[in-house]
Amino acid sequence: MSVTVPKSLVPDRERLLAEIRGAGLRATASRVAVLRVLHEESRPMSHSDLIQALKENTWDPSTLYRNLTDLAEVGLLRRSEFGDRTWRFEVSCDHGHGDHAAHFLCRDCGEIVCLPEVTVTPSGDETMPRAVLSGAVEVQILGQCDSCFTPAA
Amino acid sequence: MSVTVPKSLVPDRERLLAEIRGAGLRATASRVAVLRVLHEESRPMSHSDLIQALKENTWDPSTLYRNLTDLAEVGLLRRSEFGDRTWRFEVSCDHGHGDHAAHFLCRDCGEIVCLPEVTVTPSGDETMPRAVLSGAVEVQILGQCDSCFTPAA
DNA sequence: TCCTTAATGCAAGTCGATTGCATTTAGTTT
DNA sequence: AAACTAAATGCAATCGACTTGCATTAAGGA
Repeated sequence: MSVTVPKSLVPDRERLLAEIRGAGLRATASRVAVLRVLHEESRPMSHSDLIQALKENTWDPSTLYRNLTDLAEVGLLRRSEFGDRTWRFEVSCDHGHGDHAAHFLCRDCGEIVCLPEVTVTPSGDETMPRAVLSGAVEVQILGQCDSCFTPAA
Repeated sequence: MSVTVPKSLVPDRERLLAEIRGAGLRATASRVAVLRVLHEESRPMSHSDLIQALKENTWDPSTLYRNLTDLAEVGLLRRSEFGDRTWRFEVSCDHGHGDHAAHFLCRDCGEIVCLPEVTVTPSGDETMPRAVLSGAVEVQILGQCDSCFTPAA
């Protein structure tokens, strides 16, 4: 039982170049490769994930790191931290949740699941930051994933 | 416009000793001090926050680290990470939210606000981890706090 | 008071992230 | 197409939060 990931959704080289240049950055080889991998994988990836995925090439780790932070800075990537002191990056427009990202993080195994959509309803109203009320936020939900859940262990 | 924090809510020395011993740990001077500070401050504090708060004393940084992790391990403290790759600790029973902690984190200034209560409503139902559905989770909401919000900057 | 074991102090080490700077290159400009 | 200039890279060093090993100290029961 496997799911076929539609590779066709990954932008071709020209599209990637346009994305990067459109954001005001020079379309270097490593940046294109980084962006392509993140489009292909479609999941939050760490710096070392990237190095692993691109180990064929000889780019310096710090270069890949700067590629990630640069692409995140111009909005092409989303940069998040999920409780293991490691930045993860993913293509911003994935998952359909634009500025409204939601992830579930398993405290035990560290698995990260992209949640389709969640509605956060504050009850204490006035003290709530404006951003929460307007929904311009990122939501992280931490708990135990189903795999790690053992009833009456 | 300032809020007076009722210091009387901070347990006295005897109570702190009992808390620590009741959890199965030896009530050393540094542990008592750490727990007292966290009771007084009543907000998530990092290791360096603690060092700062206790700089009068001469405890080794690693000792304070171990104090924090030990107290968290036995459940007296909650240990969380808020997107800046730094563990923060706070007294578990504070804020009234037991296992149902909710915090708002400002992406710009790093301020952490304890939210009174939020309800997370998932829309995509089946794919949702059980923990989310049952509410046995910790919620972190990341965005821009009111102070950092500048309309049409 | 003694004694066992947990806890501390000190130093070294880990690991992801970050920076300084000389060199290279992408994308102009001539 | 050659020249140019700011941006990007490679390399090495650094930072900061966290962790660990081990000899020494001290908490709390016998």
